[in-house]
Amino acid sequence: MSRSAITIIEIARMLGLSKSTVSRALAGHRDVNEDTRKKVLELAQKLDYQPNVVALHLRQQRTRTLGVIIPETMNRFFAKAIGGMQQVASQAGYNVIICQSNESLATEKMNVRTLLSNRVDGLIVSVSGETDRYDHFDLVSKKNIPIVFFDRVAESIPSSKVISNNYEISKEATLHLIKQGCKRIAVMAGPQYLYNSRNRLRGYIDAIHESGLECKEKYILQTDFKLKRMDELVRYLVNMKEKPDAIFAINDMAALEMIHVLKNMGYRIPEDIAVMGFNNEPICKFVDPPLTSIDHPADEMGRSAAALLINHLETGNATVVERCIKSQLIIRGSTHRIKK
Amino acid sequence: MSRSAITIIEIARMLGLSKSTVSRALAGHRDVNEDTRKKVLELAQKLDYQPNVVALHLRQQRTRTLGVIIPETMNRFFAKAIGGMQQVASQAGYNVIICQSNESLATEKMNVRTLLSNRVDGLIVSVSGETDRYDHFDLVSKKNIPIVFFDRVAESIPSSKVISNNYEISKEATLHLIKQGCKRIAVMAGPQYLYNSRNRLRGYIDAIHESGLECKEKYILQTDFKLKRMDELVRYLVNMKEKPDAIFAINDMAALEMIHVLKNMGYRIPEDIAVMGFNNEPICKFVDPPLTSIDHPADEMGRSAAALLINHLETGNATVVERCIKSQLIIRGSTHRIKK
DNA sequence: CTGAAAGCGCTTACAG
DNA sequence: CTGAAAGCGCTTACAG
Repeated sequence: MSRSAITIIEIARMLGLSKSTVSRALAGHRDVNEDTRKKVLELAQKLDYQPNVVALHLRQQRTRTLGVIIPETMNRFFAKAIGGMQQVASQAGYNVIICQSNESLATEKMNVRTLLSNRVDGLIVSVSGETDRYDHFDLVSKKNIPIVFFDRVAESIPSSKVISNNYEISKEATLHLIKQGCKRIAVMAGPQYLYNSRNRLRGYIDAIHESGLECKEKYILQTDFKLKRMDELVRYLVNMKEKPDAIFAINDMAALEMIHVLKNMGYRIPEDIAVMGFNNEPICKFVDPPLTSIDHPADEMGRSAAALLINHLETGNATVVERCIKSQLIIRGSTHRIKK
Repeated sequence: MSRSAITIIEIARMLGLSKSTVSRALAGHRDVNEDTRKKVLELAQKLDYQPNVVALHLRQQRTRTLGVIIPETMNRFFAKAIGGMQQVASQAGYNVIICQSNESLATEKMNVRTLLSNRVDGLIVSVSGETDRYDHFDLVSKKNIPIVFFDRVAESIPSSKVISNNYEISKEATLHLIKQGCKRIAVMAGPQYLYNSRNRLRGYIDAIHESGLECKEKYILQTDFKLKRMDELVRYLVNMKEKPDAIFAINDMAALEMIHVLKNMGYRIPEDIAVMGFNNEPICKFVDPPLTSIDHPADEMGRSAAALLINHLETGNATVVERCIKSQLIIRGSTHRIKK
């Protein structure tokens, strides 16, 4: 904040008015003399007056700022969601502060503190891969600051949520693999305290059962979102006695890395092993074979979350809403085993 | 900002002290009685007092907030750079507000206004793909708000910059292609009013000339960062009378899409056409053939930009610094034509 | 239609 | 060691 910034007081002084009048003229109140208004607006324009919103925020007890906590901006899903949020927010005259938890619970806790200290009007949150309890959000609710969770939601907290149909889509994807003749489907399952990891796994299991196949523990791989040593994982899989004939990966990058490793080992995709991705990143179309994946309307989830939060803020209506945005299975060569 | 938030005044009232004393105790001034200090800190802890930083900012005439303007968070380079900035900023006790220009000059101008209105202490900027003049930054300099440009810098503005060695690395990459026996190298050149596009093209041209090859206009493709219709571009290239034997793409996604289209047309990579990417995204390693690319330490550039800006803010030293962070050519199969 | 005053939550010279 | 007062820049009841 530079000393030299023009304030309402200077404009008042230069025009021989009170700051009240200047304030009113600038705010477009109608009970201001037409001439005075014009003079004020002209001078403000000429001096390139920009209101000090910090003062405004203190005065109004609100900051028109949304605090966002996500695991990582490097993750395309979240990057896209942020885009959607910012679009809705800026249209409604809100700012957005983004914090990254880097998949760490400790950092997420700090983020909450930082954002509260900055007096954001509300919070949009997708929890970290480590977050297995939610007491750090109690504080927020206690202060009557609305939260909207999206994607990785905190089920037990009574606040609005934007989710995708993880269970259904995961089931659909698994059924698709089964229909392609796969019988031994390995799945990379995320941390089971995470709402969507849990639902994804449920969808997988139900699909297996409904198809009369046997669900085997050994095909369920406990993983998280920070993957390394993918080659070891692949080696573990192909060294099994009953080697999988399909892999449902946790995300596209994992899928592509697996394909790479498998190809180098001499396996054919999808003939020997079919591979399913998750997130439908643009690259899926351009690899060989093209990667079957699941498309999420991340931007729409972001827009939806922001719109919900802003609605809570503007109307004061605290009714909890749960909105589900449908994902879509995009079938490509990496799982296409039956030629018609 | 909720009404119910605890203030310094309430603590003072509950303890029978003045708010001045509470403020001093909280701030850790030494001229406060040990007992009073303890009582204050304990109560603050118990009530979960969080200072209202909005008030603080107004009082201190600074917000400890850095404003960042980048083209897109969806772009991995910028996503990574942001990560670096936030890391340095939060360590130094600064917040970060991120705005996206979406490669639009008009939006970039709006971003500047928004951030100034929010009274950020300084700005970190990478200009949009449309930005061919810089008068919207004059205002900022006039208000004595420091700017640090990074990657896509505004050359004519006398402020600190963090750049990478675009010229050298682009020359090195082109020479590498020539050493592989390529003689007709097409290059996707970004908008020439952009500092780094210009330097990349210069590097390409100088490499061609120094190798005694002829630099032909038709191999220089005017493109921007928002590519579509890649298939048309490829068709244009392969229909040339003197068909290129190498393509230096504007980024990795463009390179991978080209490879995909070329393969479908029956061309072999790199034997018929070598392809060079730019940015070295993780996917480069996992595609077939693995993509040669250029690695930028985006996170280091982000860290460096934030550190420079914070240094300007804390020391008041306005000396302009230009820091160059070296990129690296990563050679992989997509350009490897000479087997040793 | 306009102005003086109060107040948002904080810090910091100035007294004592 | 502690408190009363002023002030950061703004808005808005309250008078006139």
